[in-house]
Amino acid sequence: MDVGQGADVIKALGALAQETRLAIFRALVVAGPSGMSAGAIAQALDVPAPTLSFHLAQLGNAGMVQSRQEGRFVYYSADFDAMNALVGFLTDNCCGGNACGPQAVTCAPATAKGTKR
Amino acid sequence: MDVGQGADVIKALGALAQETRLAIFRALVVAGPSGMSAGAIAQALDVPAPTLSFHLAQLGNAGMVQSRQEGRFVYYSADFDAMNALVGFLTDNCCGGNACGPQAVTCAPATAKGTKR
DNA sequence: GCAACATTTCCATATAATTGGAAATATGAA
DNA sequence: TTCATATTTCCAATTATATGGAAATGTTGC
Repeated sequence: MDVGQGADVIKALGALAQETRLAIFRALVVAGPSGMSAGAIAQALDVPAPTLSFHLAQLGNAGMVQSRQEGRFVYYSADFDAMNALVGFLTDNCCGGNACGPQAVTCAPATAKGTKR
Repeated sequence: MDVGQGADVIKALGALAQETRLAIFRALVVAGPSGMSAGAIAQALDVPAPTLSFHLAQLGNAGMVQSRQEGRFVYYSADFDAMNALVGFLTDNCCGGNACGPQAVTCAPATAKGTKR
């Protein structure tokens, strides 16, 4: 069965549909584009390293987070474009394809955080 | 661990994070408030009755669909308020609590659909 | 090289989700 | 009541997900 973009949406939804992963993603959203190192996430959420690694891999596979290596650390950051796409899909679907109000929903890092991008 | 509203969000995300269930929900959104009978959904999506019943129960438990009995038929309909709440949560979280554009996202049934039953 | 730390992979285990046939239940019609 | 249809529940098999200790891999500084 061809699910088209639906397949990506299902992966994104599935990635966020888990307590630890949703907490990780929320922390990364708060952290902004600079992200957090794996260790910082583990400490903040009190998650064992292997478990965290597993969930970060899930989020990465779903395209919800990006990672970059910096020295010994691996920094993870929320993929705001992917989140935009997800919210856009849900908005379109919940509205049956019709605009149901100002639909210019745009997701971006929290303002007044570090300004790098 | 107290996850607060997060628990409901996780249930909602999990309900939609499955190919068949997402297809069901999308069909119900298109159908509008009058919804579709279980049999009509089964026929439209070519899903065996027990499998459909299972998925409808999942969606119902997550608060994403409502049901009403009408004669021998059970009509299911999308819960637009729940969808609104979900999109609202995601929008708030993807934006880190800051408005990131016109955030008046409102979900409603598709317009200009016949009120058939 | 070695030591110390950060992160991941390996692995076994436990738990949960998905599937659909068969049987049960419910409702309306004859 | 009896029949036909609609839907759900029961059940078992399969598959997928989640967990975390132990070990492996990578990275920096000495």
